[in-house]
Amino acid sequence: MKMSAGVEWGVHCCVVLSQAQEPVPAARLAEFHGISRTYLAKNLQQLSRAGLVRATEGRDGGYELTRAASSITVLDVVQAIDGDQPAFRCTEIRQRGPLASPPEECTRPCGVARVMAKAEQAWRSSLREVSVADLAVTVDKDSGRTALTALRGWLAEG
Amino acid sequence: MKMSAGVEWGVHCCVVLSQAQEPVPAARLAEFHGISRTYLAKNLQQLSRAGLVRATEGRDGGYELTRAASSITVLDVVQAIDGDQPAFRCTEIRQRGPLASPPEECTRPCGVARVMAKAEQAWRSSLREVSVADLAVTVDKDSGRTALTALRGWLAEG
DNA sequence: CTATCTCGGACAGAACTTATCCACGTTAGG
DNA sequence: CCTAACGTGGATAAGTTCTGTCCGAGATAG
Repeated sequence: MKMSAGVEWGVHCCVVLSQAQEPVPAARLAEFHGISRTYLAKNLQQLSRAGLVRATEGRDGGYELTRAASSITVLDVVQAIDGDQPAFRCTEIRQRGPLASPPEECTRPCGVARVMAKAEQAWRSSLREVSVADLAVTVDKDSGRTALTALRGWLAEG
Repeated sequence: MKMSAGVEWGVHCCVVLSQAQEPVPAARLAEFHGISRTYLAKNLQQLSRAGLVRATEGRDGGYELTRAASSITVLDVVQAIDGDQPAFRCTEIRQRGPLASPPEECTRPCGVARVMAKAEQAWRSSLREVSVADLAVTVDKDSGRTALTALRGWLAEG
């Protein structure tokens, strides 16, 4: 089981955007993180389609958050980039084979699927408890309270 | 994010094995579930390598559980087949770009990675709470208490 | 001893992820 | 008006993982 690598980029980009006052171009976000410009553009498009960021076209355009960073959860970003399909997909093998369960018995998901779904629910709940704003604070603390001010300075000097 | 389809097969196979008194050949497990013989064999190999099942070679051979079904958790099966690598892999992008954090500040995982790790921990805890024996009971209840006896009969008549 | 049955690893093909590039519509400023 | 900057979507390709198949090595029963 593996989550798309773009998730990491997306979350970090949201943290950066939470500190910006103007739209930030994709090329600038890529430069800041030292990652591929062209591929990051794809991930940002996914964030845009999910409604987490707003894209301003044309000159002086770029990306900005559509709402307060405190109301954007890590789960929102993960689902925007990695998709919201569950990791476990029940193929209903209980309805196959010589002792197949009749369809009328299969009104609710099979026991295996229920266990998996519950686990993924716990995973999502955990991710939903942390917002982009929370992450910004955490990152700042880890850096000795220098990261965010340095970031804001770098954004302004652009 | 997507988990291997073999996980579903592996869990169902463990439930079947929990009701068997003798080794069950891979071909028979595949027949019971109506799935590919050859590919299921590969998944069973992974269960074998993980020590969840024991393979008996030669005539009248097959697979059997190495320990009580109540002490084999769903998490065991998932990790055996899907691997135990975390879904989220931090590439330390905080150490890249113009405002890279110096390595001496990165003694512990970055804030993003910590959030992801905690969520996966919750997911694993949830899967660890359910054993193969629990699943067998659940499946039996869903079928109106007929599935396990039918299964044992099918295994015996082989 | 031998025929048969089993697992195990080696081997292709499909599908997805990652990554890149270009043409197009849009916007601000000269 | 015209140029430069910017996001969007499509087409493309390499790399990796997942899915699926095959045959040989080894063990067991008779």
